Amino acid sequence: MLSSSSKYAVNAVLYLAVHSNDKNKIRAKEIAEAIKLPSPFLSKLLQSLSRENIISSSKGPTGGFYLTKQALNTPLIEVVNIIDGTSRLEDCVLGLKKCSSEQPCPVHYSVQPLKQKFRKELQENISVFAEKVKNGEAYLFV
Amino acid sequence: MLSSSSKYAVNAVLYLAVHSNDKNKIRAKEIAEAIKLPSPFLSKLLQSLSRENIISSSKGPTGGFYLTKQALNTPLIEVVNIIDGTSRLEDCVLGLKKCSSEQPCPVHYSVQPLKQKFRKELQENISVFAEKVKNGEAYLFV
DNA sequence: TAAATTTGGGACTTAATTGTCTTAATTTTT
DNA sequence: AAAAATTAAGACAATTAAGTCCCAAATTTA
Repeated sequence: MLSSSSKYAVNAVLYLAVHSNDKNKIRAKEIAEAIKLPSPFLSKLLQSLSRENIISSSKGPTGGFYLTKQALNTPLIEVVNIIDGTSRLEDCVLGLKKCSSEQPCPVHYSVQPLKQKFRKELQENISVFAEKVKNGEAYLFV
Repeated sequence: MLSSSSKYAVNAVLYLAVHSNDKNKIRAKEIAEAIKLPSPFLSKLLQSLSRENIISSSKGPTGGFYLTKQALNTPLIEVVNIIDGTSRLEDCVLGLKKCSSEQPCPVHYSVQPLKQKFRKELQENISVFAEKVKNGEAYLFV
């Protein structure tokens, strides 16, 4: 459904949403330890997100990654789109090039609505999911 | 969602469901050409399915792969389970080891019901999907 | 200004998936 | 019985995804 990379990225972004702000930046290493991930690999992912302005960063001591208030209003799915691209969630489940309602694959009508709902659920802003973690309704690790 | 391998396998099985029976076996090469797939690779997939008795095969001239009437009543998801295993469709979307309703990940309640529905849709028998192709309601290629 | 710390970028390595090839076993036809 | 056709099995190759490493650039602190 999602690649390992974008799973990591979503976790890391939600961690930042919960724990960081422009006054409180967090180093890649700290995030990696918190969500139990190889730190150099996570760094690459965070850099990709930073390059695309999903998250912010600053260098040097006291530097790190963080989310601005406005970044909290980004749909979570954008994280996935940047790391995985969109085709993974949009292409035909059976891999047919021209699957559509005009020329559906055999599972199209069973599955296509579910895929669409899935994307719609991830359209919710980062803040919505982060709130659940803050409330103790949801967890980021273990 | 599904690996390329299991997409191929599902396509091939549905092709067999539509075109084969115990009197009319189909060679791997013919299936590969029909659904536009590398034939040696498809052979491996068909062999895996045959070993697990999802499809039938016989060797020699006039040999090939086929589906018995009773095999048509197999849930389509079994094809996926054999090629991909079950974890791909069951594990937490964010990759958390212990994600559950007691300890949900932030997207659990948004996404878990959709995954369950997805599996349920694929529980339909092979014959159900094959009928759609026979009726011209669905297509297996291009 | 120099040292320390952190992100940025790219080359490199490793692992998993996808795809190919060769040979053996089985069955049919002649 | 021999030849031809097909699946079965497993080793091998290529591609993609995952993960590591090194050095440069920027920033802070002393």
